[in-house]
Amino acid sequence: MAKTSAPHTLVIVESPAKARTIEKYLGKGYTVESSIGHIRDLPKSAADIPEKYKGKAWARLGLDIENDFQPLYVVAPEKRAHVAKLRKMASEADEIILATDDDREGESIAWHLFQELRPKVPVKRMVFHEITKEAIQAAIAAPRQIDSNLVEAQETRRALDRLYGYEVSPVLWKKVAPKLSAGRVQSVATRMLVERERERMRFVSATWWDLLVTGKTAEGATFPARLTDVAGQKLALGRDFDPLTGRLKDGVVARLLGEAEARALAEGLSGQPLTVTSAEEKPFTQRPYPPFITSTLQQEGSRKLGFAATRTMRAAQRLYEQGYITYMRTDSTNLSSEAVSAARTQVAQMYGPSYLSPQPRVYAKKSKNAQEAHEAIRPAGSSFRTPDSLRGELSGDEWRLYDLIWKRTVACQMADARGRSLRVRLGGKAKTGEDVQLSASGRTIDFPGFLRAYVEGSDDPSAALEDRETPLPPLREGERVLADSVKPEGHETQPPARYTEASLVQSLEGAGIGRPSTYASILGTIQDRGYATKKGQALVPSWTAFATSALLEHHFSSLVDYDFTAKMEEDLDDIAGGRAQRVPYLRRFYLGDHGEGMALRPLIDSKMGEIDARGIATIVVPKLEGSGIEVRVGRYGPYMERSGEKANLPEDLAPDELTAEKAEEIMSRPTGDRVIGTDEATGHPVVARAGRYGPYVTLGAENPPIRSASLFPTDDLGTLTLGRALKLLSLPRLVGTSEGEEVWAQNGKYGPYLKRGSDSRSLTSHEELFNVGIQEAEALFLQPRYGKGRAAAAPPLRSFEYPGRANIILKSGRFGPYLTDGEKNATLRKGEDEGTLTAERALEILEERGKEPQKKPGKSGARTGAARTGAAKKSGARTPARKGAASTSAASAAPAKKAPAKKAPAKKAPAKAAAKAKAPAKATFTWADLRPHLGVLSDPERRLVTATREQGRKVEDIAPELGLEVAKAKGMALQASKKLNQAARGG
DNA sequence: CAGTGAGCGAGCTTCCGCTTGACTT
Repeated sequence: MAKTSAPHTLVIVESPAKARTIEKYLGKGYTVESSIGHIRDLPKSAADIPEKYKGKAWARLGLDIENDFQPLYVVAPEKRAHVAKLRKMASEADEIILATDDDREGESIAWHLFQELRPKVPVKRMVFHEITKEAIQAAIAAPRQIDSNLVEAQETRRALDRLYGYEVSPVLWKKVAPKLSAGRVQSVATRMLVERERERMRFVSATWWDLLVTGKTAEGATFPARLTDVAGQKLALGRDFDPLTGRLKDGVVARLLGEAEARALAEGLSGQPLTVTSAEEKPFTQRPYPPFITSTLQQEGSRKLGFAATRTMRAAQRLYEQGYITYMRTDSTNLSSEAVSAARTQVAQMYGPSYLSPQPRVYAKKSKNAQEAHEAIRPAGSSFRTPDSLRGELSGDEWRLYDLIWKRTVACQMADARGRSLRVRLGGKAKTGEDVQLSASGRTIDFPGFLRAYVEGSDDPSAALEDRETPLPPLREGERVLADSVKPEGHETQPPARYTEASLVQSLEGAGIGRPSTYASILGTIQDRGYATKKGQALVPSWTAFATSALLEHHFSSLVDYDFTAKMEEDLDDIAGGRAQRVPYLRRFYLGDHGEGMALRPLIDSKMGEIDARGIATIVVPKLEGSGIEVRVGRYGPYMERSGEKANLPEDLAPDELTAEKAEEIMSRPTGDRVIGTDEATGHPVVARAGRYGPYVTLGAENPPIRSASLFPTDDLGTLTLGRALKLLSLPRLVGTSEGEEVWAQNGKYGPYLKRGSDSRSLTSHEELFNVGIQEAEALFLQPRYGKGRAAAAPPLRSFEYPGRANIILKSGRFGPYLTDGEKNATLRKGEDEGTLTAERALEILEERGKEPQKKPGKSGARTGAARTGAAKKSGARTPARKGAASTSAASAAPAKKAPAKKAPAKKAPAKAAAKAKAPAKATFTWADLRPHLGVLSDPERRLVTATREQGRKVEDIAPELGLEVAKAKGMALQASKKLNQAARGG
């Protein structure tokens, strides 16, 4: 620690760009470094959990529930190098100042830094809200200590989010679909989208008509006016209709104009004189909008520039890093005095002193739960660069965003806009005799004030239209004008608009949900999880979002309350203020306390059994009520079902577009099936179809078909002939009988194979299904099961050699590439590329997380992989010998085979072990074993089986006796055989 | 969700909030 140089102080802030700026202000004796956000967090997944805690039940959560929810903090691997650097810098400093943001998260970062760096020199905490020389020097002069209550509040927030997310998500995996997620923020955001879509789905539109009249004064000036009353009755407008019925709302007394009436009235009013019955002029003023915060920047970026939230933030980040704007993740509309004076100077220069607001404007806190650690988003510095002066310096997106920020900032110190609004009523009489009233309104801007610099964009075009200046000619009461032209106009009521990125962020912010740093990523999360897709600007919730939201609303309603976060924030404020404690709060939330609190864990435990997955997957669509059609989310996406008939829902069909007619159309849509002919023997159609498992043909057009068969790889769905289809449908084929068992040739999901009892052998080609004879089949059954096939199928991808150590080889498995040295195996993870893997890295991976393969039940003791491999080979080699011996003597074959098979499960006395023990369960049973289980079969099944097994008859011969088609009887025989084997296995 | 037999190394998915590069294509 002994240093020859002058004493110096290490200041740590959160952002590198901020560090650079501050260093300039602090000068000699100070080094400023950044933490780059949080440096530690709860472990994200198993890979982050230290070995020491791996076995703990609570490690997955990172919170030791039984020990006061003690958090387990880890430095993420990608942060380790940086933390090491900070630690080194800390050891070389004489003093450390933790200058992270002045909010809950910032306080926590300071505390984590303190914990992780373990400094041996004095440590101070300082805060500032604007990056100006004065503010920073003032902050340096007034240091404080870390506020442990505030840190506790952050830890509570963190723990609650973890418990919510990591406990509720698995409920969704089980009840809806894997990889889904739930969370305090995203689940409410999703719910908002779903509820809006539900309104749209229930919406019934209505049509109404009115008249647009062009009035003409004596001087020849024209102006637009709209019909408001007919024969003393108010005209019905869009807002008078009930969105659920499309009819006028209860209690509304209004005249509803139909098209014919509107046209007749237009005709009758055309050219008629009108009298101004009233003309009212009112002055108005409009104040400028507050300067940008993250949410409003994203909203205006979207409305005015058409940027998605991420695009706005990317451009803002670059502007910030290059020193053009202040920090872009903020919830404060506050401007430093430096900024206010810079803006005012610029207004005076560019627009003249009359455009300046008389007093500097101060904007109040805008949103719920704002933490106000930073300034508003504004051009940086004590004199703003004008957008024009930066044209050559900034890229397109950056310049346009800077321009927007500059205008908004400057505008906020400008004078109010002033103007007059004029509202005129007119009366008249149609030629047909009805009295009518009309109204016209106008808006005149007398002094634009801030509007010279900035007009806020709008999500609603009709509102924007209203905002536009619409001057009216000066009209006085009693004045006569002419209905110069009269145009009937039809209108349709519109369902509530879908959320856009911007409006969703606005709503979330309004409810105090989410933070400036997360708005953009929330949008990403709900899209990544498949809860929403973008259709133009609109966010359209998916059917999965409906299912997820329904589950949460019905079973965890308080978790998706719009007020949940607001309530949490109140509680966190209490903790930050020392009025409440973290542990009791978390206990109530997670475990419950004598019937009080959320009690999440017990709730989940009781709900797991209660929640009906099928019910949750069935989505209520009001417009399909009574149609018998149900919408359901299945493993392969959303589909409709009506009495067994199914149809996929097209991917691009938004939920609100699914009307009864549309549903019927999709249900009756040809599924791409092609009828290729009729089976003469049965009279049923033969249909070629494309299925989930690939192309196949069916006998019968209905669902499910009578029979079906996959096409061979050499077949083509488009050119398949009837003869070929029927040939495929003739499978499975009975090859003959061997060892008292039928041998069937069958096409399965692993390809063509032969089956004898519960034994099977793969065939090398599909055509063999039709050709293979009983001798060849028997020869195949003499071969070991997978002997040559497997040895050839698994060549190592790569091999790494090490002196004094077994080789490690890279193999391809069904879970992807993995490493093995015969002892341990380790699957490659994301980012570990099989091509670029080095020998060192391979060794590292295997030693770090290699696992011994799980012991198979029924195998004794812990054997090494190498030993087991050897044993397997040996037993593989032995099998044909044994079978060969058996085949020479049919009588002795059965017991020889049966003995090991039956003994194994018998040894495993506990029911659990037996149920898990797959290997012995696959044993071959003799007819004597199976016979006692005939009771599990239906009558025809039993007759089929006994006739084939005991009388050696063929299925083809028995089928007519049972009144069955041969193919169906074959299927039934197979099915029966399966049932019997299962019964014998299960005991 | 629609027909289907076996055997091979399991292990992970997920939250919210702070913050940037380091990667590859």
